[in-house]
Amino acid sequence: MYKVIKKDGNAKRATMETVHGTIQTPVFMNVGTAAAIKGAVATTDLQEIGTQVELSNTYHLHVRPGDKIVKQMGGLHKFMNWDKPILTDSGGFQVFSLAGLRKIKEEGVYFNSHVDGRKIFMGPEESMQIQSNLASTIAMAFDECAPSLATKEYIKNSVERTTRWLARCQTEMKRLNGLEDTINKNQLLFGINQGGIHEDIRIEHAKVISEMDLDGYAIGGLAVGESHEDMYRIIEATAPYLPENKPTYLMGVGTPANILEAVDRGVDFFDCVYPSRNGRHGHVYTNRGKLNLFNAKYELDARPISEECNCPACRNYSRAYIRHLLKAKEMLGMRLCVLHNLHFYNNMMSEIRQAIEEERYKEYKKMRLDGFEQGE
RNA sequence: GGAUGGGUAUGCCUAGUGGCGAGGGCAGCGGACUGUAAAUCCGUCACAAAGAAACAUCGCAGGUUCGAGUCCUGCCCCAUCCA
Repeated sequence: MYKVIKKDGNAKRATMETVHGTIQTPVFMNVGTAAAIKGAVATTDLQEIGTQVELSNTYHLHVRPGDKIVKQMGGLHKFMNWDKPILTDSGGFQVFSLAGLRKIKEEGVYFNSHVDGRKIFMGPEESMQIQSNLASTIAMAFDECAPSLATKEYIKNSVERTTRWLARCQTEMKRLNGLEDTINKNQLLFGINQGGIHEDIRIEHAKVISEMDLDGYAIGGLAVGESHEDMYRIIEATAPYLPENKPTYLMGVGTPANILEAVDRGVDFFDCVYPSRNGRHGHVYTNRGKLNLFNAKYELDARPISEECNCPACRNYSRAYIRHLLKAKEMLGMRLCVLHNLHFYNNMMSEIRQAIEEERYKEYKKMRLDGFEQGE
């Protein structure tokens, strides 16, 4: 059950009740593709950094350890010891990211496993079955995330197929939720809007899927090669055609600035690998932009990553020490950076929620964006 | 003192047995990363240079050769072993 509590311009402050607890939006979901946030972050760390929703991946967990094993272990929540909401991505992104290892057909996608090359077929039904076995809180529809720079004709055909797949996802999810041995019989299903950078296709698709009474609506296929201007233009054009009484999820986005802009255009849910991947690579976020802790200039820097930050890294360690850990390839260096970055994102979302509640979102956004430009 | 094996660029390690303005790795320095095939990848890493111009460098000095990191001689240094 999704409920908007406040609107400030197009920015929405809402809650979403699930069987695993209430999600306060706008929210940034923390990406743990293979049922773990890369960088040695445990689910027992997530409380401290303010994580609300963990995100895992259908394709990757199907490949390893196998969704049937997860089901036998009691579902993803029990398996990874996390009792709050989990969203599983459907494998649709792997249609994009593993483009060299798959063939798309009407019935679904034939992958060659990136691990051992074995053939894996995943269509809408298979994706739903896997996600039902994983027993996530929210399942994503199986789509094709097409490169945004593909030809308009390709995008059009792809979107039409994604719509047909969505209907199959919905039917299969209803069936699975009704089965006796399904772990989460209240599993929610989000549909995904596609259409590259073509407003007409996006809007048409948004209208069609809005009729389908899904639990939420995602905008997918952005931040896959197009400019920021195109991305913002498409969000702005598409969001108004998605149901007001359902959450909007911008998949895979993005930078702190991207999120601030998208919230202002009505988006509720986000996820992105940036904070974790960048953290592993020593890039850390601050209110004044991003630092690369590998840089020699931090060798003797006794300050924390950010003076204003309350995360486990900033409360206890200097930039110089973390730089040393990173250079020495000590796992702790990555871990501290990832914890910091996720805390930074989660904390920014919390501030965003508060700013909307207080009807000063535009002001907050400007202050934030100006800050990122300042540099150290 | 003798024997054997070695000394390759800017710090370290290493490829190389007549066509070498010398390949690779580490370290260093910098960059990229958007529903994670990513603790990854890319660039740079002697000087000069975009020219049918220039002629640095393989421990040092000679020599053989059209041509030497590579073959020969001497020397220096390192390692191991023997006295």
